[in-house]
Amino acid sequence: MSEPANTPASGQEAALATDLRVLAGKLKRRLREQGSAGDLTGSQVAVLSRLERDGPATVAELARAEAMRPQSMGAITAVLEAAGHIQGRPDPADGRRTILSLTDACRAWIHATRAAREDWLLRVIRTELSLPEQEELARALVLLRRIVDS
Amino acid sequence: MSEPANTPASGQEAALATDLRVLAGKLKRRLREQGSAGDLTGSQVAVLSRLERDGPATVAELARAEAMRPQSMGAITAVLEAAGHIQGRPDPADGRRTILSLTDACRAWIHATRAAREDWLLRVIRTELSLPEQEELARALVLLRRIVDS
DNA sequence: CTAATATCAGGACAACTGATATAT
DNA sequence: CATATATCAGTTTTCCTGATATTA
Repeated sequence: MSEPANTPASGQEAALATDLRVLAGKLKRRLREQGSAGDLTGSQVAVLSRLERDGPATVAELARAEAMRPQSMGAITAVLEAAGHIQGRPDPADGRRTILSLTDACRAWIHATRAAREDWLLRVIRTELSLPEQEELARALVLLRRIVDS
Repeated sequence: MSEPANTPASGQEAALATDLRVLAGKLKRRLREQGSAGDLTGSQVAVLSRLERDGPATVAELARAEAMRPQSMGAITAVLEAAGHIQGRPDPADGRRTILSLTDACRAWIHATRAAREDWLLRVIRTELSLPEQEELARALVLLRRIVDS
C-alpha cells in the first residue's frame, strides 16, 4: 500500500503470492488438526476423489496428477488398498502397469458419508460463508486449480 | 451433478470442501518443490509477513495466529533469529515474555527481494491469470482467511 | 495455587531421494 | 539399450505430544 510500485502491479501480485503461500500452510495445518473425512489423510482423499471423477488409473498417472513422486503415491495407494477402498488389477496390454479403481464398498461409503459428513471444513463453509460467497469461492478454486496445474 | 441432493446445496458444499482439501495439499507440495522466496519455508515467510504487517509479537501470539503449538513456533523463530532475520528482547512488563521483531537488515532484505523476486508462484500468477482473475483470487483469499481463522 | 510463557526432548507423518526388478 | 512402472529402504521436513522451569 505504501509502495511506489516500480513495475505495474508488482506489489499486488507479490502480496497475492505471499498471502496464498501463508494461507496454504495454515489451511493444511487446520485440516490435519481436525482430522479429515472418515479418518483419511488429504492425499488419500485426493486419490479417491480423482478415481471417482476420472475413473481407474495407475500409480504413475495418479502421481503425475498430484505432482508427487511415484514412490510417495505408491505408499498412499498401498494403504488405501489394504483398507479395501481401492483394488488393483494388472493391465492386460502392459505388464508393468497395475490399474487401480474404487471398490464397490468404497463407492457406497463415499455416497453414504457425503450426506452424513459433518467435518470442520464443511461446517465452516456452511456457517461462515453466504451462498454468493460460496459461489465466489468455487470460481476462485478454478483459478487455483490452474495455478497448481501449471 | 448426478446427485438427488437431499439437503439443499449439500452436494455443492461437500464438493467445495473436498476440492479445497485436495487443492491445499497440492499447492503446498508445489510450493515446497519450487522452494520459496529466498530459501525460506512457508512457515518462516508467514512469521516474517505477520511481524511486518502487525508489528512485534511473542512466540505464543504468533503460534495462536498461525494455529500452531508454541513449541513448533518456537523452533521456527529460533531459526529466524539465528539467521538474523528477527530479534528478541524481554518484555519489561512481563518477565515470561520475549518480544520478537524484525531486524533492520530483514526489513531491508524484504523490500529488496520484493522487487527482484521471481519465484514460481509469482510467475504463475502473472502469466496464467488475467488482471480481473487476479482480483477475483484476491477477493476469494479474504473468504479463505475467514475459513482458516474460524 | 493456577495459569501462561518458553523451551527441551522425543515421536509421528508425509513426502523426499536412491536403488532395484521388471516390462516395453 | 533406453525408457517407463512399481516397489524397497532410508532420509528429511514439519509439526506434534509430553515434561519442565519460570513468572504472573
